[in-house]
Order: sequence, then C-alpha cells, then structure tokens
Amino acid sequence: MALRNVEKLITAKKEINRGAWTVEEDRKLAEAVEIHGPKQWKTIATTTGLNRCGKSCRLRWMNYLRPNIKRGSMSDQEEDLILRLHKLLGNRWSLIAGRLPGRTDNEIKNYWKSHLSKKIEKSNEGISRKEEDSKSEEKINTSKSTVTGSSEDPKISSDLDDFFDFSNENPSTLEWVSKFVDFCS
DNA sequence: AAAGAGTCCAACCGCGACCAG
DNA sequence: CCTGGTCGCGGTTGGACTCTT
Repeated sequence: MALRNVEKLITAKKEINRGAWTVEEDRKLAEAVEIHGPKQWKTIATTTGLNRCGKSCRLRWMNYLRPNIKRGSMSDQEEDLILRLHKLLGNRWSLIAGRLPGRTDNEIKNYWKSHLSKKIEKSNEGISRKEEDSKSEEKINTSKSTVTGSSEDPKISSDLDDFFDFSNENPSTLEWVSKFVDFCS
C-alpha cells in the first residue's frame, strides 16, 4: 500500500521538474542549447531528459545561462535609462531590456518593482515637478500614444520607427543612449 | 538571540501572437 | 479560414535572505 503511494509520488515527480535549477540541469541545458541553438525549446526540453517544460528551459537560459549576462547592481546610467524608457514604453520590459546590454527583462521588471516604482512614488508625493519636466513628459506621452497606435502623426511615428530600428547597431555600445536622450529632450 | 517584517529575485502561470499543416 | 503546437511576454508568487525591534 505504502509502496504504491511512493510509486505514485515518484511517477508524479517524474512527470515534470519544478523549482530551482541544479548545477547539473544547467549544464545539460547549456549543452543542449549549444547543439540546437537558443530555439526549439520543446525539443531541448525533451531531448535533454531534464523533465522540464520548454518554457522553463527558455526562461532559465534567457535569465541565467545566456552568455554576456550582467550581474550585480544597476549603474546610475542604467537606472536613469530604465526610468526614461519606462516613461516612453510603459511595461514593455523585453523592449527595455533590449536596450540594456546584458540585462534581462525579468531583472529589469524586478528592479523596477523593488526600487524605481517606489522612488517615483516618493518623488510624486513631494513637490510638483518643474515646468521643463511637464513639457518633456508631454512630448513623451505623445510618442507613447504613437507606439500604441492611438496617434496617427506619421512624422512622429516614423521617428519612433527609426529610433527603435537597431538592426545596424552594435548592441554592446551605449551610443544609442545619447541618441535617446536627444530624442527625449 | 529570536521573531516578525520587509526586500529581493528566480521561477511559474496565463494569455496572446505566430506559424505550419 | 481553422486548428493545434510553440514561443515570448508581462504579471504574480514563493522562498531565501536581510533588517529591525
């Protein structure tokens, strides 16, 4: 009887692994990605014998195993960038992450929730912002509405398209930052 | 030193987009 | 077109860690 229950538990456990990844699992996943590339997560999940779902494999790779991942605290520049991009794009974390080399969407999302949203809350409680800020915010809001498609100004729309076309850009440089700051000011 | 509160971050979940058949 | 499978994204959760009392 008890044995049967144990068996049940084992098979249930065998179905799909959950929770924290072990070093061994990481190693297997990294090997699989080397073979298949960072795509075909379903294939990777099944061929490695990890008993993880494809989603889980993808997440682990994207947020932890991927090369060039930057760890540690955000620099002032990065923080400022996140704030500006969030103003412009809203909760488009993957898009924001795309402009911060080595940072993941998950990391930025977490950082925003634990640090920046509180910072903003505090600053909003304080003295109302200067006229300059409201001016730039107005500009940003106009751009934002363009992104969501609610504004039809073709000039601004094409500017934004240009701005977010990074196909020819080296992602490891932060040259685009100045471009962005110019754009917002 | 211990307990409770607060914070951080890795991982999971649900949903929508995309694509091949 | 429709459908099923897969992927990617954003929101949420849970547990480990740190801080405060």
